[in-house]
Amino acid sequence: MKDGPNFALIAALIGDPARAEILSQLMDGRALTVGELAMSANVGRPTASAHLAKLEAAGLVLSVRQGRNRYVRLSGADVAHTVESLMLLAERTGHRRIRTGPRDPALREARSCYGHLAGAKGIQMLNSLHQRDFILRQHDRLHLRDEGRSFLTEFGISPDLLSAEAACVACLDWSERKDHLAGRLGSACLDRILALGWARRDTDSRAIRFNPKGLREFDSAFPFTPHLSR
Amino acid sequence: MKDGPNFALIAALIGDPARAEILSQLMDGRALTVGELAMSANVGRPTASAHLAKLEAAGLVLSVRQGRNRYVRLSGADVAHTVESLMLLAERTGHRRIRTGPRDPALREARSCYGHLAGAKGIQMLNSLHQRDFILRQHDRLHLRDEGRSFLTEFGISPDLLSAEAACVACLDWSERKDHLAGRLGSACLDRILALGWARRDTDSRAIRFNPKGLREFDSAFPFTPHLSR
DNA sequence: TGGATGGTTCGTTACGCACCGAACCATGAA
DNA sequence: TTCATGGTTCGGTGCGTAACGAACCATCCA
Repeated sequence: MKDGPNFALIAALIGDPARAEILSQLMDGRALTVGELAMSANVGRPTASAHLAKLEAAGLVLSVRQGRNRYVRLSGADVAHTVESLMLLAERTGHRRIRTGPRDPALREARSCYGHLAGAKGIQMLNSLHQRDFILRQHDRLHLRDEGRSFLTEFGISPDLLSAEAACVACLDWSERKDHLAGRLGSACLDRILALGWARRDTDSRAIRFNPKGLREFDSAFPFTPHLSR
Repeated sequence: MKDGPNFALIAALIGDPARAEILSQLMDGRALTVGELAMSANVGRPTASAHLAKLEAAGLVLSVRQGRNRYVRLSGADVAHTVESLMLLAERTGHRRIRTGPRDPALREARSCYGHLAGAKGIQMLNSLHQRDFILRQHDRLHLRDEGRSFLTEFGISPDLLSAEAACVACLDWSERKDHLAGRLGSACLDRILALGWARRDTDSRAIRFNPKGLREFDSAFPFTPHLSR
């Protein structure tokens, strides 16, 4: 009964509402300051400071001090994956928030998850690459084929990012319950989409907002016809 | 800040030591009674009863009353997956139990996870099937090829289990950080292994203990040579 | 019909911990 | 040097909740 890692400690850390909100804010992989996190979690700075000390002691976040600011970020993608997994479970068991605000649909449509594109648009992207055999799922890893490599180079991704196998990873989505493209390649794709001006980050949420023109461009660059998939 | 599912509630439920131990006991997918769970969580029956009421209200477990017993089981494989994800994270951040008992190595070698085989042996099984091209990873799903179908029929799996696509799923392992075979097919394989007498369930843990003869048979049925994998 | 066992309900206790305000320590700007 | 800002430390308060024992209900057995 006392075997294995004591995940209860980790779960209890995530389980506090303020800390959960902090982690939620950090999900897109960027580093935020203590004050910003205190603000979005609706707690005072001392409280946020204490929370962050616990999260850092447990290894869930890292922080660097720069001048008088302290920038905090997640310690790795696995933290984001675990939180997404919890969101998936909460979604399935019907534990939605009371105030399902206007940002919620936007989050389901497109959001950033530790640097890469998640939500319906993220799934569309991976599906599209997969349907054209640009990418193969091989055992526990995605495998980028030569055709996909040239396609993504054409799209504007730096070729040196396309060589590393480890860059290409899948990540399960809480809102859609399907995989989307993660890893360094996924991050590069999102960066490219933002650089092309197809979309912009929401100011205070993880949502990625496409503009009409960008949406058309995206759909033509990453088309997907569901009935052809198996 | 109030968007998405409130995963904090779920995490807080998992975060209590007694409930975590209860979930841990249920991870293999079987149904246990309230008294058994109280015993292994080291709490009184009233306490366990209260915990289970909360877990059931939240949708993490289901229960059926049979006579004067109440049998409790996980509500789905996603609960087991989330817990495994938390274990993976706890393992990475170095949060091991103090008393890393003798059962721990056995759990890493082979254990049951919601009915299917996990641990090193579970990974070996999926790797072996994959290396012989019996199974393909295709987008977010495993795909069983005809050669694999006939092989598994030969192995003793009922053919009607081999037709359904949904039966074939991958599951990430906390101890090995690789995928193993899950889903209905994974459960059928474990059942077959137990039926063949190759191994038996540990009486009071999730460990699956192979006997020497069964181990040899397993290794010859599911061989895997790591250097050939890509 | 009696006793035993599995579960639940209730009242109580006690511990943990999230939170705040105030004071304090840095860093950067005027 | 002086002021402002970001962050931390320290006491103290209060709420939430896990835990137990005792009593109660239901089921199975003898």
